[in-house]
This record gives sequence, structure tokens and C-alpha cells, in this order.
Amino acid sequence: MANPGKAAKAASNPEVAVEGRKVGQVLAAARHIFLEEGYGSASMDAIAREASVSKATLYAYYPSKEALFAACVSEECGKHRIVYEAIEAEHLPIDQALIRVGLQFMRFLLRPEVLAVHRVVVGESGRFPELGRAFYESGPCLIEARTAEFLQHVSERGELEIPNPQVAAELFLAMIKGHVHLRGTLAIAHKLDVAELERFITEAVRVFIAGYQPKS
Amino acid sequence: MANPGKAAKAASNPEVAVEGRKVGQVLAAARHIFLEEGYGSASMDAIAREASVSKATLYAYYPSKEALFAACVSEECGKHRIVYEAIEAEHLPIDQALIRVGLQFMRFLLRPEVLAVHRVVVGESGRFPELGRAFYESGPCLIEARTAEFLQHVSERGELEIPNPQVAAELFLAMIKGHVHLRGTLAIAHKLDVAELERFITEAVRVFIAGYQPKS
DNA sequence: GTCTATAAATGGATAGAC
DNA sequence: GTCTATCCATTTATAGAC
Repeated sequence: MANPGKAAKAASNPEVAVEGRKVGQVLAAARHIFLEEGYGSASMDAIAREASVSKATLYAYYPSKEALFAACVSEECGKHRIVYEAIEAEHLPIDQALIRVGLQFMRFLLRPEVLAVHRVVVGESGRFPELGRAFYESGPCLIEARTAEFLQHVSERGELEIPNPQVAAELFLAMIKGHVHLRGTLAIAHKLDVAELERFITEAVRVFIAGYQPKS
Repeated sequence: MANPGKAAKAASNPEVAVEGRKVGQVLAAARHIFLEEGYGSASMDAIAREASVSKATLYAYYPSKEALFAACVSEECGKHRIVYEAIEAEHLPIDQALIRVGLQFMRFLLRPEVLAVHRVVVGESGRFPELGRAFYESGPCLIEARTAEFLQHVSERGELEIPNPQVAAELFLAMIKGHVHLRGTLAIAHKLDVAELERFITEAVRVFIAGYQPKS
């Protein structure tokens, strides 16, 4: 498995820690340019310039602009897997726990890089269908699954009565997003009032809990 | 106001009924190309070709590609105003009324042209900030306002108890959208099971009503 | 693998005839 | 207003030297 011949190849570069040196620069530059300009407006020249390599080197790694785009955005989607860490709110009362999950969720969604990926993927998913699916499965779908697990535990402990945790998770996450996330993706400068967001999330949690209150 | 000189100018063309003949062709073609290719990948050549005019004519109407794009997408956003007609469900019991509103909402959102506009606007809103705002205000914002009005009436009749109809409308519409709309924008071919959508909406309505049940 | 140089096509935008 | 023809910068992609 280990390759003795070219052992100390990575980790000598301050850039992203992808295998190889230049390929890391290329991917980082591509990421930056594509997320900033979108697929159509981005140019391989700009990427090569920012990566400090020649265009020929780009094409040595990736056979086409499309391939580079797909590789680079797919990788970005994959990262989302890592970010949404396990919910550490199991010990709290249910309303406090859900509020915490909601805030954590929104803090993640509203990160500028996450919004940028969202924009590019939505914008290009008509032309890159696989991309839409990859994004969906490594992002929203995964987060929903984890939230469903959490809700299942909540239901098993009898704190709420949730016959279908999958559907409940979808409703919960959708409520939390509300229009705040949409405004984020639309780049509407809207001095995000954290206190107001918290009030909104609190109301969402209240409605959710009312909907899944145990009957006993 | 009326212009006797060039009276019978419009309405002689099978294309879209915008003022003038060629300008209508241009806008229709631009709409089509931009929505299909996105801003960056679309070309003025392609638009001119599809509109059956020369590029010079394009530039006679609009000074730049950006201007044509903005004009054409803004116009498309404006159309959304019209589509979401007044809610005609006031006479139904509240749960049935809300289910109906939800279905109507989703039928609108999932129309291919509406999804296409959504994709383009989200994709380009990073570079065209005014576009994001125009879309938001003529689409989601307006629909939310109308839904809030409806909920206010419901609350005034005592069917539900809704202290803040604005927030409630946001929660309601967000739940209805769930992940179905996201999958639509991501162009994920997902044989839309209408029966399942109806079940989902029914559950969303159930949770919503539980959250705003009058206390009496 | 990596570069310089360039091919070959297309991009947005315009000049000038009618 | 509309067209043909064209300018010139930029595009994706490649050939060939090192």
C-alpha cells in the first residue's frame, strides 16, 4: 500500500494538503475561481495564473475544463461531510437541544464558502446533473439522515413521539432554514441579526415540538 | 398616449407579445438561451441566431450582454407576481385549505421554467446582486406576504391562534418546500410521486396546525 | 512533468452601408 | 432600424522543447 519510492511527496506545501504539490495549487485555484466566477465565466487562463502553473500543466492533470470543474466542486461537496459534526446536545432538554442543533445548522449553512458552493452547484446543475446529485447526497441528504437519527433517539426516550423521523427531520430542517438561507444564497446583504435568528429558530422549535408532542 | 403613426405594430407576430416585433424575438431568445446555458456560458451569437436577427440589432436594443441579461431575467421575475393567484381556499376547513395552498405552491415552484429561473438567479446572484434582490422581492417575499395575509384572516376567525403571521407564513412555506424543491433546483431526476408529496404536505400541515392551535 | 508558444475557434462589441 | 463584415481580445486546447 505505502509507496516507498515517492514517500515524502506531500505535506511540504503551505497550500491545501492534496497529494502532490502542483495539483494542490491547481485544485485550490480552480476552487477559488470557479466559486467566484461560476463555470461559464471562469477561464482556464485565470486558474493557471492563480495556480502559478502553465495551462499545459492544467491539461496534464485534467483533460478538460469540465473535468476540472467536476473534480474540484465534487471535492468541495465531499468536505461538507466532515463539517457537520455529531450533535452534542443529547443531554439538554429537548427544546434547548433543538435550538442548539438549529443554530449549529445555520451557522454552517451561512458560511460564505458553503453559500458559494451552493450557488455554483445550483447554477450549473442543469448542465452537470451528476453534480447536483453529488451535492445533494453529500450535503442536505446526509444532514437530514443524521438529524433523523437524533430524532429517533429523542422519540425512543419518549421526549417526543415521532412515527417517521425522516419526514420529521425534513420538516425541522426546512423550518430552520426559512428564508434566511435563501437570502444568503441570493447574496442579499441583510445584516444578519443573530438575536432575531435565534427568536425565529425558537419559534420553529416550538411549532415542531407541538407537532410531535407525546399523546400521553 | 396612443401613437397613430405606428398603430398596428404589435400583435402580428406568433412570438411573445412584447412591444415591437424584433425586440420580442430578442427577449424570447435571450430568455431561452440564458435560462438554458446560464450567463457565462451563453453567447450573444447564439441569442442573435435564435432570434433570427443580427448581433448589431441586439446591441441596438441593449448596450451590453449584462444589460440584456438583467432585463430579460428581471422581466421573468416580474411574471411570477401574476402566477400565484389569490388563495381561493377560504371556505374550506383549515387543514384542507392549507393542504390546498401547499399543493398550489409546489405546483408553481416545480414548473420547469420557474426552476430554471431559480437556478440562473441563484447561480449569478453573486455577480449580479440587484438580481438576487429583485427575484427575492418579486417571488418568495411576495408569496410569503400573501400567505401571511391569509393566515391573519384565519387567525382573526379564530380557527388558529397566530400572533405573528409573517413568521408563521415563513415556517409554513418552508416546511411545504422541504427537500422536494431543492431536488428540483438541483435537477435531480426523481420521479415526483404526487401521492407522496401530498402525504408530506399533509404531515407539514398537521405539524403547523398543532403549533398554532388556539388555547381555548 | 513542466514550460513557451501557438493554433483554431469564439467571445463581446462596432463601423458603415442601406 | 437592420444588416454584413469585421476588429480585437480572449477562449479552450495542443505541439514541441527541455
